[in-house]
Amino acid sequence: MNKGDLIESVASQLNESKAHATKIVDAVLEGISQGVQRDGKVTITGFGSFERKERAARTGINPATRQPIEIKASRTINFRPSQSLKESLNEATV
Amino acid sequence: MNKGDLIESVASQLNESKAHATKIVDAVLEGISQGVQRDGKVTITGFGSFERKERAARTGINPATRQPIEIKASRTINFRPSQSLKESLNEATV
DNA sequence: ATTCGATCAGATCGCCCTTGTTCATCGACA
DNA sequence: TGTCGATGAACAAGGGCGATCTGATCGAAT
Repeated sequence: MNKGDLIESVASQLNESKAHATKIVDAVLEGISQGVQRDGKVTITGFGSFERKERAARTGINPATRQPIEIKASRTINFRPSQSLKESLNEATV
Repeated sequence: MNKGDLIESVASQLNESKAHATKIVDAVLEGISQGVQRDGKVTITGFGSFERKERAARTGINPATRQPIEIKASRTINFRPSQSLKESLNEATV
């Protein structure tokens, strides 16, 4: 499923045009993105929580050359689905 | 940041009422959730991708009793931020 | 058409994951 | 807006899984 399908789904749910749904999806994603950037964590009850995680530097391996390399610290986004979402996953397609 | 703040952000971006923004956020999250459940993966260009991951069974420990327990296989959702989102993270709050 | 993401390789280290309770906070409803 | 119910976070400890690195290429998506 890609962005277009998500937009179609949203458009169908809200009974809106795809053009507007595009803006909607973009706004929501933008809001989440800004929230993570500013607050460091976005908790959405019943869905899950996005959290900015600082990844410490460590020693890794370059798969191409198989040489040990030092991976410097970076930051990523960790998403943890809420209990409800996990249950939905386990119920569906079991 | 919680759901209410996200709704406010969306309402501000779209210049909509908070009531409608609530429906909007709910619809987008519902769309993503359904997409993950049905397709197993939701890729949103410029934002990231949600992927349903099967977690294998393994041996864990009950922190309360410190006894080894068998954790049965389950499934969770893995979110990988896109390159653009990572760059936004590194630029902000550095 | 161009850009963006996924893929794959091997290996190391990180950190997630469990249980169960309490508590505070958040959301929803009236 | 106020209240009530629901939901998430925290904590503890340890083991094993999986995430992640490069980077070029291919395919898909916009």
